[in-house]
Amino acid sequence: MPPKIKSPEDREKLRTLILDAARTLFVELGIEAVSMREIARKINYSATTLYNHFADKEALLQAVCDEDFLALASGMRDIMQLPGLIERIQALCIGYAQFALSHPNHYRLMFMTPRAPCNLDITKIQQGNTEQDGYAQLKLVVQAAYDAHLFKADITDSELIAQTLWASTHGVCSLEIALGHETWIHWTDIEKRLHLMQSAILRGLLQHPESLN
Amino acid sequence: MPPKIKSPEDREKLRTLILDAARTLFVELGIEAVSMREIARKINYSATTLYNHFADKEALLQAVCDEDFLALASGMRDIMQLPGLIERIQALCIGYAQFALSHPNHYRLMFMTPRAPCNLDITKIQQGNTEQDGYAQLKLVVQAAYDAHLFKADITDSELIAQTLWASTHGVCSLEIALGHETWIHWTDIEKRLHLMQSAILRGLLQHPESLN
DNA sequence: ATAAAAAAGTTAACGGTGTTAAGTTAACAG
DNA sequence: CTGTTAACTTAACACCGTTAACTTTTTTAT
Repeated sequence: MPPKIKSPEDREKLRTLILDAARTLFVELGIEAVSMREIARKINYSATTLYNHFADKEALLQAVCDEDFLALASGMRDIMQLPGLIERIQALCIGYAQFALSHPNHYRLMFMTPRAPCNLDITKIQQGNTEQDGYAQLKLVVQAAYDAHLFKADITDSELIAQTLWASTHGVCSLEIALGHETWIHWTDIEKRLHLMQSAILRGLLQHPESLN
Repeated sequence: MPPKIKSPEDREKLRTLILDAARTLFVELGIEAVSMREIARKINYSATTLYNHFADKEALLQAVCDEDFLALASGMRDIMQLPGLIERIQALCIGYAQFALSHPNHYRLMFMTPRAPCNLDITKIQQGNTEQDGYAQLKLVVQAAYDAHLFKADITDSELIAQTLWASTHGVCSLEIALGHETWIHWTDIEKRLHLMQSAILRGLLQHPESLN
């Protein structure tokens, strides 16, 4: 005895009910546990109902991730209030890493999985919008530091610098997520790996690395 | 009219026939195109035949990757013959990156996908064996450089250094594989990204970075 | 030589997946 | 009171990995 015409609020309520059920499975059991039928079972609806709210599984997962990535971007916006430029860069990397390691499944879906040429169509995050896009914020502060001649003189592309900083933190995090549980590698402490990566990369990029704390 | 008892050579022949079909699909169409049925169709056998040669899909893909990773390790063994320690480290990173970018699907399966605690049970590569394990070779040369006091004095863990070097190259490669086709990021040239990463990380780690070419 | 065993394949099936088509029921609009 | 439409369901399609049961051939043992 299902049908009951719903107010827009009710509709929104069901949407977030689906979203939350999907997130729970996603976070707890990993992406392989997220099936449309499983999500539906969890909230006592049929699987096809999910398709009234999301085009397909991809769109649903994207929506889950979008929500949490907005939280990341928001955290970064706070970090951008810090006084020092280098301080800001360091804090951005640390915040980014904390997010990655505490949301490994999200991170994997967003940054470790090749996707169809453009799922911009799907995501609702406005890329390049500083308010919503973490990379845009990194680019901003790197550009400021570049303009202040904080980087070595022979490095002449601030976008390249930003991407290198990103890749360095991403390297540590993604390796930890993918292989951190492998026992044949005698992993050192993840904190130490993050710290050495950050200090090394900044020492290698900055004109005056001795100014690092 | 199928059954024909086969000599061990014949059996081996079919095994590599399966392996090659799997590799072709894997490399060309990506991992999602590799289904047991699809592989079987390609070589005109039934899907169940594959299970006479491989325990399951995971084992088959692992076998495909193992073969190619032995080639990588072999290339690294050649690089280890280079005279200079730093030269060797640089060449290892470059060779590693070339492999990753020319075998993105292999790379993704091996280094970008979390796995059950230990698929050592599956892989036939002997981890830690310098002959077969690329990471072991990196560790070796890093240890040698460490013993020669080539790294900054405040860095006191050579395993940590090796893992940082690995993560730095992995960061550039995995980001390129996962997001290199995204258009909302204004990617700089991949060669430049690799080069800046390597020079920056070495400048940050080495005691005498000015000695870099 | 004949019977039993093993090998190398096959088809059919199980339980799962994402997704769509068609049907059902309830609320609203005229 | 009759459409229409929204919300939801069941049934189905075409796939998937994997296993069980079966067939046919070859080898081995008596």
